[in-house]
Amino acid sequence: MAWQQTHKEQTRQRILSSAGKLFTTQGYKQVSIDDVMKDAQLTRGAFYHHFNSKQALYSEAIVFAARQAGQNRQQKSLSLPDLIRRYLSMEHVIATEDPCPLAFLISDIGLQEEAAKQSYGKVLDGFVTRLSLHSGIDETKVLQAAITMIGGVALARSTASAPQAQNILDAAYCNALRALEIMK
Amino acid sequence: MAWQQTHKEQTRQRILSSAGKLFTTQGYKQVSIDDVMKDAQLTRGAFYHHFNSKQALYSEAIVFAARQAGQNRQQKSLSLPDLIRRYLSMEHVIATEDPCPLAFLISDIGLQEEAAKQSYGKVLDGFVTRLSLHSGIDETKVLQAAITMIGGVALARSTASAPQAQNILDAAYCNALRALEIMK
Amino acid sequence: MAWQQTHKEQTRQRILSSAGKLFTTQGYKQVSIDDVMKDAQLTRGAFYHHFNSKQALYSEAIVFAARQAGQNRQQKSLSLPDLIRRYLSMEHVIATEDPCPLAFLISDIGLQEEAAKQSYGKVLDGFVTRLSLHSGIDETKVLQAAITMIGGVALARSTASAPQAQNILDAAYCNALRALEIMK
Amino acid sequence: MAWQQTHKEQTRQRILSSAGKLFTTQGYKQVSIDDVMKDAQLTRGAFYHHFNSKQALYSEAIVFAARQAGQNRQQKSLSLPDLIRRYLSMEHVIATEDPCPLAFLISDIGLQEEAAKQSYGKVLDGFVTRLSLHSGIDETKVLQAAITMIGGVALARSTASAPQAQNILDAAYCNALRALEIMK
DNA sequence: ACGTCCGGGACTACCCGTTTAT
DNA sequence: ATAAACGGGTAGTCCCGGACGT
Repeated sequence: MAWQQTHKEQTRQRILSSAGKLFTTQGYKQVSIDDVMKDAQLTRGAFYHHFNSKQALYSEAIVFAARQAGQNRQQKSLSLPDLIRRYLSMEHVIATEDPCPLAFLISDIGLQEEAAKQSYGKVLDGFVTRLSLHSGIDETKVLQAAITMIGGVALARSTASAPQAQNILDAAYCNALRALEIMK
Repeated sequence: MAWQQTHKEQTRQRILSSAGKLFTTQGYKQVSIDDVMKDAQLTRGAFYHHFNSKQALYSEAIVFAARQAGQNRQQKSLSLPDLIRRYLSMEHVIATEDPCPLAFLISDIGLQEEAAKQSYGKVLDGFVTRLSLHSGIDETKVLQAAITMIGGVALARSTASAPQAQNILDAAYCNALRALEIMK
Repeated sequence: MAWQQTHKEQTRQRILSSAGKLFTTQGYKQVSIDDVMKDAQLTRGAFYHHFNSKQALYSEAIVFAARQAGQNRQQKSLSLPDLIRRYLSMEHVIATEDPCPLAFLISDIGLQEEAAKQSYGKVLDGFVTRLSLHSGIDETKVLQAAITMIGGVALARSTASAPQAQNILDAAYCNALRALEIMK
Repeated sequence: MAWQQTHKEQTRQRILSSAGKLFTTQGYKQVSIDDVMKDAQLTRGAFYHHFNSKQALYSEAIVFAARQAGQNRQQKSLSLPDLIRRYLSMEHVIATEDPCPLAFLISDIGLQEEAAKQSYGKVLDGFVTRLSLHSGIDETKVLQAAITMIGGVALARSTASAPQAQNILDAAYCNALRALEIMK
């Protein structure tokens, strides 16, 4: 029945949304299926009707979270420098709403199965392509900027000192603009 | 003291060495104390004579692994571009011997206690300072290069496709040199 | 509901029954959750679906075991002196079936959390009240007898010599009757 | 050498004193050898030069603690009712200095090896004999009082409510005096 | 001997991904 | 689709043996 299929799909989306949020901010191991299902207001038993395993959920959740975060950024229709500035901000570093999984999960992925790595690779591709289309700058340069942006946020998240984190963000911002050959 | 003072210290170093290797390549959660002690050819019982907790071991192991990796790189007395090239190589990305914890643990740290973050911050400082001293380039530029290098290796580790990984490494190499204003 | 509503409750009762038996005869620390679950013919994994912690189980198990033991004694509808005689018997001292937790756990409780102490207090109240109702004697006197009975059994359990144990039980019996002002 | 033997004996006494205090208030399982040795200001390794096992220490510590507590009570040369009143007081129930192991360990003993039970039995004998000598009352009656006293303190320790505890102590006091045929 | 310290192995409460029975 | 059960895993604790120097 159509209604039922819609309902099941909605449930799936709710699980993915919860999983995306939790995995991105806490990493694969730190999040249990229980956590995800509780956040999605479902019981644990229902999980395996939608996904085959926790790893499968993780793979899909990365893509979902990236799309979510991407759409959110696009809606604001910022200029490229502003978009980069916002990406490389302390607000993003400590974000719990729609943070970028590329930065937050950068070394969580390497520990998971192949499928997760493939998802991550695709998300990265999409990230670069979208930036390129948005700015008209060729992908080679954009990739360089992307590495700096992602690395910058990830590094800023890893240090205990707020000034050091801000330093990193500033340096990354500067370097990203240079890579794109945009002068401030 | 009944035992040689050096004996306990040697044992401690052996544990740290094993821990550094395992944590760096597999992350905090994936490595059990059993794994570490087995690698150090000891049993669990001895662990708590040397460290108060797994977290304490982790904090120290990061510093240990970074020093190890740093010394290793220094011994080869490479030119700066060669050092960066080597850092941004597939060999490093898939390394099990003395990989750089800054890149390999970049988003593992954010999930741990404050002490680990502080260790990581200090290691990052040391990394930048050493590169600056070695090259005579000021720390601001070096930090930009460091972000690119660390981000590049971390990203390359996270993708399933070897060509994509190589692309990332090349882009990062190019960008790092530009940040340091070294022309190829 | 997919499962019979009674099924979970029955399982819970089975766990409580096993726990009551084991805790009463061996004390809190000596009994592991594994022991309890094995006795209940379940595996460890199921435990935390029924109880939040070992301490929570202990608190409930005390009450369960006391009720069990109480019902058992009541079914025999003995005269008060006979009931006391039976309570203060070597059979009870070495019993593994439905021994009185008040006597067997008397100094195990003080080492546990508040909830366990409260359970114990309630069980003691119930013990006194029931004896009072059964005999028509006021609670003040009954409490005196109860202290002697519980102390007598507990003391008898703590001595290595059977004659000494019997002496204690006899003395306690005598004293309990005097407290209740029943002449033999 | 004589000096050394004295020294060793003193060390032994210090261990026994610490063990007596800790075991009596916390029970066998809750106290580790480390705890005892730390309290005695020694390291764990020294322990096995003085005792063969934790159980052996426990057996001796009970006797030591009982002697300690007994001497303490005797020094005050109280009348018999006062002595009983003091034994059955809240101060004793919550005491950390020289509490009576007979009451505090009453159901800890049953879980230990035979040697501990024998020690406990002897301590109980000594307790009764001393009370009998002190008061001139025959041992049969004194044993009845002793059961009430020990049971009373033990029960009072096991309840969460202070009023209930005081009730128990009062009832036990009353009953003990009646057993000894002392009218207030 | 006597005390210090290191090492070993077993244990336990609690957690978690997954399967099975209903 | 629900929830009960399963079984493997993990950090931290503890008792004890033994190597080592004073």
